[in-house]
Amino acid sequence: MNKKTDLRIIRSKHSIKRAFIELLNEKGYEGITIQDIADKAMINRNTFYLHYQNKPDLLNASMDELLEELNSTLNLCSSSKSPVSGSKLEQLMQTILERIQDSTPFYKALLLDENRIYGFQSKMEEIIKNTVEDGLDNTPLKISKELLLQYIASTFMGIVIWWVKNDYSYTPKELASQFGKILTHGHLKAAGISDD
Amino acid sequence: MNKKTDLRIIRSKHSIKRAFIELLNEKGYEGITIQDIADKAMINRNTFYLHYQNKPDLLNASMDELLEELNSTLNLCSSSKSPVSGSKLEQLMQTILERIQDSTPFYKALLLDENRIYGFQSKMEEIIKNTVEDGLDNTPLKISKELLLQYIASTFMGIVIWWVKNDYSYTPKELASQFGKILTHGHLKAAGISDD
DNA sequence: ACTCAAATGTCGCTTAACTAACAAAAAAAT
DNA sequence: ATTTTTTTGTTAGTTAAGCGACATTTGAGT
Repeated sequence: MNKKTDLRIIRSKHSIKRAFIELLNEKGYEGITIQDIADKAMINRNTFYLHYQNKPDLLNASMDELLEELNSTLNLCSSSKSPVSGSKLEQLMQTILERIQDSTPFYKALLLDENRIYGFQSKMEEIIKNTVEDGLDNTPLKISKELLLQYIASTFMGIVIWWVKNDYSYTPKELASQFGKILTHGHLKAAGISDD
Repeated sequence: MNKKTDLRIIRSKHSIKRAFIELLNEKGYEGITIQDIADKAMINRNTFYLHYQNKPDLLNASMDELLEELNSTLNLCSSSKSPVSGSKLEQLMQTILERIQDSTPFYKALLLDENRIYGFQSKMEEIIKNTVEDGLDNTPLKISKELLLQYIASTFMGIVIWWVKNDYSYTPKELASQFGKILTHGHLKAAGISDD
């Protein structure tokens, strides 16, 4: 639709986001100043305000964009109308890990340690819950759906964070496979979901 | 002096050069179109013409800039007023190799194979000759100075090109050391220059 | 509590870079 | 050889981004 956005706008926004992510990894959100961003992005400080209201605005915009990418990737991948199962969740996990790997510096900055304050984690959890729920539609459950969703989402986040923190010690495929084994041998049966 | 060049100008020129070098490695000089450069640099084609007259102009400007950097580096390093000697030339070689390594993609594009047509090689030779000649001032020679300079420059270029072509098979220090050995055991004595 | 320095937002004014469209030159295709 | 397509330079008008300067706000240091 907006096929013809001015090149300068695209460039400026790109540079700002790139600079922002780099700075996040270098000095953490709080320590970043608008001038820092401007310097690293090679733009004038004023230009920043042409595109974002302030630092939190940039942070939110960046997070939302990143999560939107994740979300649409997940929607594509889980569009197959098969019911939820262990292998389905394993596939989901793999997709998420791959997506993260493609945007490493950003996830690293937002997921690790003290950075979790900014609500990124819970937004990401929400996405996972929704994705799983969509594939869960009319499956009869033996336990509370909300509880199950929360449980699954927590598991996902725990593994993801551990993985990022440990500098991708496994490939997405390997890790997802291990995750799948835990799932099928663990609580899934208890919930009445077939493990394949 | 020009402390305050407009940020946009700096950015544009940088992007153009970066894009140009990448394209040189991707498809070679002849195959590059101005639009290619504009696309990769994320600028409008018109902007290119605000900074360079045409493709050859950009090529020359880039080469001159690169060689100027090399030249000033060499002037700094060979400023020590010691007479020419094997170890001196070895040091010179090492400096050149290190300089090249810092600007790998550009040298790679300009020095290898068919690209040599553009006169980059001979310009670089010239710089080497001048540098060596400066350190040669009033040393009495037993053979023609011009011949000696041409010989040395050719040796340098031969080694450099071989090194770039073979993807930096040695470290600059190692290669320079081997070069030094060839020098001192070879033609230097014949020219009446002490080998230390 | 007070001071000074640094960072934030916002404002005109100027300029580089944008879009779009053009004719001429070069390459490719028929 | 001749049409078609691509690439080249160039122009005119518009817009994003530059610069400098300003009043506030915020934070550290004393």
